[in-house]
Amino acid sequence: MLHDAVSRIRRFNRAVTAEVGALDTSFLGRGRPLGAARVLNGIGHGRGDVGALRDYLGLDSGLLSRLLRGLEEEGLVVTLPHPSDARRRVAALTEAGRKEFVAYEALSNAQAASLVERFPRAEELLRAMDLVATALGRERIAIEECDPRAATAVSCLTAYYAELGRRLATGFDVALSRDPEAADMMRPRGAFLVALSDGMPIGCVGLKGKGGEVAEIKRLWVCPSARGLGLARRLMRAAEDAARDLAITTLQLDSNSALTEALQLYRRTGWVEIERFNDDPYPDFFFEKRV
Amino acid sequence: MLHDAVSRIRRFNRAVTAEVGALDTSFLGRGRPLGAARVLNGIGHGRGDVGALRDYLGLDSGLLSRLLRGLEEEGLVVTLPHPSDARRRVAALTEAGRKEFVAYEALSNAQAASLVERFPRAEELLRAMDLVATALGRERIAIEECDPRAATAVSCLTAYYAELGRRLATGFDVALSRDPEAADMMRPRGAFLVALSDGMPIGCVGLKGKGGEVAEIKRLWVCPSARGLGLARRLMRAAEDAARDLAITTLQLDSNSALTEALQLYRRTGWVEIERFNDDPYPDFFFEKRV
DNA sequence: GCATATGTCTGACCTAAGTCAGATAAATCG
DNA sequence: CGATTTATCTGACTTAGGTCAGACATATGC
Repeated sequence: MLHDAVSRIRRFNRAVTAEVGALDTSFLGRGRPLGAARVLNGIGHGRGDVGALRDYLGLDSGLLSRLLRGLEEEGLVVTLPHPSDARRRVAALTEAGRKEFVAYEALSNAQAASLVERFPRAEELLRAMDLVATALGRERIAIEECDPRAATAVSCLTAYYAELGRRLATGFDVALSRDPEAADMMRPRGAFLVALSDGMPIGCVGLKGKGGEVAEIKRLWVCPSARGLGLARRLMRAAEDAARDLAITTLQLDSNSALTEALQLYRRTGWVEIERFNDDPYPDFFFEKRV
Repeated sequence: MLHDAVSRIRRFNRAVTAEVGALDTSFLGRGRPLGAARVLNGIGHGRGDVGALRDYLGLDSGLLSRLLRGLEEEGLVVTLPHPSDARRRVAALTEAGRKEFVAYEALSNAQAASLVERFPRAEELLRAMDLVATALGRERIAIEECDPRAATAVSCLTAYYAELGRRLATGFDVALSRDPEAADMMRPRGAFLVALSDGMPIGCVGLKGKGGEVAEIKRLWVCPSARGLGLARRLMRAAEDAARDLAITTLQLDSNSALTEALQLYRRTGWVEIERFNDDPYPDFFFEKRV
């Protein structure tokens, strides 16, 4: 190793602090203190609920209140009582506020784009950034249910199919496989779960119901930068919880011998090998588990 | 790609801001504002000269002066006039100041260690952090002359030998090669240059003088995370500048056909192939350039 | 319906951080 | 030598950011 771990991390901290500081400085260019800009951005990103905004930004209630009043005086924000609980308030951007928000987004995007542009090995850099972000944000990975046709789900599935294509000796064509209907992977028949790290989808799993007490696990995938963190296990546990919730008692899945980590995971978490239960051309391993 | 580049970078920014913020918070635990802690750390890291400290921390002269006075009142720092210029002042840590400095270092090291500890794929993470730090700190890569036996030089050379061992079909044993004497790569005979990114050595090149007008380029190396940035070219240019400065008119070098990027660089920057000029077992390509 | 809990706001504070215009003293140039 | 430049310090000021106690209105449990 060139340098010990600690000094490498400290060098990283310095480099990154300088870069993030540059972004803050460019935000100041719009003539508003950073705090107000952050509030405006929070609202723009859908955190209109004052309480949610406070948690997200980690601000004192008095301080946030004052910042909101400032933005209201600027004509960028309006706050209204929450429709179902008049104690709570919801902030929303006005037309002018939306324009300001877009301007801040543009600054932020420009900074990101310039970073990629001035570094020749962009994809490698982005991959490294993903890995670091995942490592740092490990405690904040959330598993959520979503529609398997939603953008977050589709981005995972696309990566999943691409990886199968690379790893299976036969390649992989989703049209030849038994692609489940979206409705089978949604309540009340089944479920589709994605793992989100700070909003970015980094893994998924589908629970494909058949209407009865037996369901199938499909599409288990974890993005490369998040492997080795026990995320697949967490996703499987969440899928089993969903199955219990749907009164499903038996889970089945098929897999391929090229996917060694997956087979290892199944064997270690109570799955038992069973006879082939479909005529899909790709799988050559079949498992079952009672929940 | 899972997500577009911009949102990947923005996720990275958020993750890293939270981590750096955690370090700042732990620094506050020592009951001193962050500014004062940074000054103390700057002095501890050898930036005692008040002017240098101001540049390093980017502080206003009045503000730094006040922070220094505060640390003096705490008994952590003493400032003395510069020995050769009584206008300038030099700050130094007292015994108590050194203790505080060590405590801050320990906090910083603990944070770094805990990061590595809670992520199972530590070496991969560190490599990713190196790459990101190099990309972000690209404009701040400095080339400096140093003793080839100094720690910075040795860490580069060790990595260089290891890489030769991996890449040459024959392996590489430095004892069998014509290892230059350190004195040949130091003024007044030659020079040894290292590239430093925020203090971390990431590349080197040696200029081995023979006392006359001919000198040899040796040990050109760039660490993997910094490749593709044109650093080798910059190092070579710096070595040529040093050669001119030493009244050297002809440069020679030997290389191996396995080192394709290096050969390409030489051909593109005015080097011409010549006859073998030594009996070193490893090289099979020989170049010359007039400066 | 009343007591209590919850969510937000207001006023009165405080501190860290930074700016700027001189003051001061030492070095340097002609 | 005197004039100018350089390095640092001091005092007066500003701003951003944050804390805290209580006010106020609305919801919730009994």
